[in-house]
Amino acid sequence: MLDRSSLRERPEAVAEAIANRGADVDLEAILELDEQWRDRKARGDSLRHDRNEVSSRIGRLKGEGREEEAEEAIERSQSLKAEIETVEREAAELAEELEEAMLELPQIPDESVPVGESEDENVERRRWGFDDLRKLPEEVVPHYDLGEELDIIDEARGAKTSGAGFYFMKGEGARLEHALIQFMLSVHREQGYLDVVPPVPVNSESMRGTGQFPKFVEDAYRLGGANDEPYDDDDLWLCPTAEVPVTNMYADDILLGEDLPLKHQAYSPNFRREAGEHGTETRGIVRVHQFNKVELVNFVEPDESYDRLEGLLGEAEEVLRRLGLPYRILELCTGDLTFASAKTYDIEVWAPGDDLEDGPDEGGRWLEVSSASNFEAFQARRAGIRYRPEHHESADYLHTLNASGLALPRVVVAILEYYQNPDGTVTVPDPLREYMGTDRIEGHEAVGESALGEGE
RNA sequence: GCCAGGAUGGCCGAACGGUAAGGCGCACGCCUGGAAAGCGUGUUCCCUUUCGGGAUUCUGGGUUCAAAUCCCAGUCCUGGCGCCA
Repeated sequence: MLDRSSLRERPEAVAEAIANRGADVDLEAILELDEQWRDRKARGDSLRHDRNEVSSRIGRLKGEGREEEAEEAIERSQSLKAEIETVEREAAELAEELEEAMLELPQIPDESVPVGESEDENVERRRWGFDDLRKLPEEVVPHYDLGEELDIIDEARGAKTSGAGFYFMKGEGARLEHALIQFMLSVHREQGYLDVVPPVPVNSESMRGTGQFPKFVEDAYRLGGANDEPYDDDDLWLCPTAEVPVTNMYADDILLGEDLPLKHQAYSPNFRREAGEHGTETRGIVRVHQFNKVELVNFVEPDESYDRLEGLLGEAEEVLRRLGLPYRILELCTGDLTFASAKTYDIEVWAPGDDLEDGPDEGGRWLEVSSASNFEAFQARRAGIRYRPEHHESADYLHTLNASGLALPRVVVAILEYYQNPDGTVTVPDPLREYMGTDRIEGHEAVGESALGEGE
């Protein structure tokens, strides 16, 4: 949420920022609402002032036994009461409308963010790992085919038990997943992160705090009730990213200056309906409804958030570097920023299995495995997360940042494709071997009748 | 799930229905040769250029001229009982 007073002070700047995002917001209407609200608020305050004076006079008169005068004052107080009720009802309605409108206003991009309309105008900052590529098979088998051959990814049975977009990891696939989780957590632990296991259901209030709600209800899985039915603050939803529970851990809290920067990492499952994405990525585990992820969340002092963003990006990248997976860094343009973000870097790993048009010259495709974002005070204001710089100073909103460190299925895809050998096995990247207990994924025999008669 | 008790500023903690004591911590100032002590001021949000005003005793309703205080509903915490991976 934006700060209302800065909205009043420089509406042109806000309007321009919103236009750069390609967002459609009636700023004029919001300013008008604010104006009206302030008017009612001032009138209500002054009426209340009058009533407070009358009230204390009643107390005094009663004390002195001057009943008649007290009676008169009581009548005056009653008529004030009625007036206050009217004015304040109006004020409350306006305030609510204003609040709703403010919740739909997107974050203002940082001035360093390149202006652009869509993801096509994101700016590539650098690549890593392409100078010294591993020798790949002639034909890299895409992860979904390889996963099926090795019987380590089972999409068919996932669809059967839960629906399209859900899948089983089996055998070395499951072990690879476990190994990656342990490995990532330990990398980030070295970087000063505190491990957190968050609750998976989160309430509507939390979803609003981080900016998922009210605009993106359709992307969430609701527990009980249909998504398009009205919801209450305490209705529950499946966690779409650990950013939600972990950031909201400190909702309505006041942290101390010496607590910051606070760095938490959380491994959790993530659930996304991917509304409007049906028909894309039907095969494989690139876009699914449930996936695991290690999430990095930072709480910092406002002055430090942009330095921290660079640091956070480095911390997330470290995972890919140690795994030896080639990747690139993009700086998102204004039109591609998410709702709450003021500046975002994407980390895209190279998956050589499927040749896509917008992939690198070496072939294959890019897969987004992390977005490192600075939300400035946008989430903090919505969720009420403040800090006290010095013990005697008043509390102020802090800045929040987060990045995936990293999203697991896409890293699995990159490993299965980039570390693939000509014989159809997959070499386990060095740092994962201690967690996997093996240096090679060889797969296993599938079970069940459906495995027969494939005609080979 | 049942029963009982509770929720007041950064923390602790008072307040016959009459308009939120006091203490601690922290900061600044005064005092001091310097420090301690002492004294003073400040330490939630909103409106207001200023002056000032309003709100705020967990949340939401209600009673009343007036609610921290009384009533109703809810949330969370504590204790006891029950259940339980």
